[in-house]
Amino acid sequence: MNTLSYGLLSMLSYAPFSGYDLMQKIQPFWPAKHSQIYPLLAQLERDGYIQHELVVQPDKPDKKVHSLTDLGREALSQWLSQPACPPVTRDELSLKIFCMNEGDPVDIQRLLEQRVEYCREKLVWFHAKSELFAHKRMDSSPGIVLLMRRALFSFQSELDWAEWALKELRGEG
Amino acid sequence: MNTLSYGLLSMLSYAPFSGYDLMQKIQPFWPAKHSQIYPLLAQLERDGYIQHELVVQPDKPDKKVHSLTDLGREALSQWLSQPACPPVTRDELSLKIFCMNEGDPVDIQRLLEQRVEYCREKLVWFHAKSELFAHKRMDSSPGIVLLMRRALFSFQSELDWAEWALKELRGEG
DNA sequence: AGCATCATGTAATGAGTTACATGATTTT
DNA sequence: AAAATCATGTAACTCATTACATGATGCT
Repeated sequence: MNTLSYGLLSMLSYAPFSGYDLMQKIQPFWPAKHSQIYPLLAQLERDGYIQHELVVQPDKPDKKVHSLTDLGREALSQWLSQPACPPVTRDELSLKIFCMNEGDPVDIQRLLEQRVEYCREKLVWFHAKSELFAHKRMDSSPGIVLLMRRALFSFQSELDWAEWALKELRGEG
Repeated sequence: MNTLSYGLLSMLSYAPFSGYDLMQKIQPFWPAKHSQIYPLLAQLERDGYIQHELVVQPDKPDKKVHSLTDLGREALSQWLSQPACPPVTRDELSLKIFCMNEGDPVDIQRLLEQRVEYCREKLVWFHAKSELFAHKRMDSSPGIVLLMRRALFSFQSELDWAEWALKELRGEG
């Protein structure tokens, strides 16, 4: 079973969800399209890790609500006890900065400004989410709190770096 | 042409390299195995972006040393002027932390300790590289300096987070 | 003697994205 | 009238990893 499959089980450890819900919830941690998720859910069910119930909705399309079986829960906690694979990041910006001698310096500055903007948007989003959890007493679990904090740390450090890099390029270092 | 192809051109903008060299150099920025790189190099040559020279080595196996053509250089600077795709990160640890209710709390602590160790190793490596560049006047370019600094920022923030998370879990928050 | 490094490739499989396909409801 | 959201699926394609294949040199 691959990591995305375990990721889906992870989401389902909180509550039963539809494939559509799962797709949206898993995005921040493990990007995946619905075309990848639906077949995996079918497979997980064939293998006995999850089961589903058809929920008829009058206003919206019917949906399949998936939930963990005992076997699924077992598989999850077994997976948790294994070491995690090292993280993989692929960022086109790194490659572009690597060969920045080759092009117009203005291009690189624009790329960094775009990254600054990107990080600011992410930070706004995660701050908003954090406050939702803090004030309105949403279904925040210890895990989600840790992950929120980490996202804030990581986008802040990327932002700091990008702003520092822009200063360097403008000769203000 | 895909991002990895441009990545290879980026590396070659510094100097001619063998496929084997390219594989090692591109790892930190865009992980790729040799089985992916060799076919792409052949394709880049077919399309006129690079050319190669066979270098016979008495002690080691012969190698193909690839270099940019004018067309390749053109393609590179055109690519540099386009906005970069948003970065993609996939980290199994995030998924495991997400569902940490499900398993033994000791498992999660162990995972975080392993991540702390991982970040420390990376930091040591990047600090060593930085000093090499600073003191021995290696072939450091402005791009590499920016990327080094960024790696230091990013692993430090991940380290800080992981240590904070461990304190939280041990109830020292 | 066995393993690591250097060096290049192909084949098979797995993972991930884009496109194809459908259809109701709600918002702009 | 057009676009977005909810909802599920399949097909085609690209991207990435693992395995297969070979072979010299140098280190332990």
